[in-house]
Amino acid sequence: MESEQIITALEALAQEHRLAAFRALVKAGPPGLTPSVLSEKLALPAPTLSFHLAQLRHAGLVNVTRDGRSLIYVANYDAMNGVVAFLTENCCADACAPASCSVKPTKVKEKTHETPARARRRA
Amino acid sequence: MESEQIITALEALAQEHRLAAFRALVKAGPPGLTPSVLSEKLALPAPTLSFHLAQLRHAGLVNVTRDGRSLIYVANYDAMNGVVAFLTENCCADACAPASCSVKPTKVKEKTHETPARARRRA
DNA sequence: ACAACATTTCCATAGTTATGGAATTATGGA
DNA sequence: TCCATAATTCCATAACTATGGAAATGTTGT
Repeated sequence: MESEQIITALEALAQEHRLAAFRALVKAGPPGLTPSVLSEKLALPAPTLSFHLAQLRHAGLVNVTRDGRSLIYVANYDAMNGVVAFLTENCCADACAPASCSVKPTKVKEKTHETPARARRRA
Repeated sequence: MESEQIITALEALAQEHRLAAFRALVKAGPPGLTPSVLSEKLALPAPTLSFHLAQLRHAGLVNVTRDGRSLIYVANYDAMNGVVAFLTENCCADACAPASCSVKPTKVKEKTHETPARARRRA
């Protein structure tokens, strides 16, 4: 996944109402939700919600289909997992093994940062 | 983790230079990196970098210590994992089991969305 | 004390984002 | 066709964010 796409996705999620909408869709699963349902759930005026859903759509985080007069928004789990994968990339590799990390380290170095200034202070 | 903190973290990561800086720090591991090194790596003027590092700091995504004249920025892996956990929360539960999902579903419903309009169309 | 270095803060400017009422488009039922 | 419903687009406004030169702050070695 390109880092430009990742930024678009992060921008989309970095907003109160969009994060709430996305989470509601993740929770709703494959059946998805309509804008009117979301509008009520999140207490947002239709145009405002529409604006935010468009951002999530452009970021590829949600997909839309029509069902009669209603549109149905569904979370795109693959996109979400792409973002998560990008953020955890290079984490928990040789250099890093925090307790909370869910990915297993391949090897842990016990190396401490030793700068000239620190060495001098030690001496 | 509070959703307000999550939004602050996502805002911090949703910017080209900050995402690049954060990833460089994740890759660098516990030894961390100084602003001057980052400034060169990312080709950013010092004040601009400083501005972005401050945002990452306020978002709790990085920690700083001083070593002589230099500051040392280190990625906060716990914070990053908190963001990841928040995003994947409620995912891959009963209602959802995408192929790409890394978390095992507890149970998979084979339920399709059946709206009035769809039912009518089918009939 | 002073010079040199590392980094930050200050600040004006340019650009971007969020908001919601009014108008518009699309769909389905009578 | 005409009406009601679902959702979007339009648009002006207010608020926020990024940028980088100049100045200020803190730190070390002489």
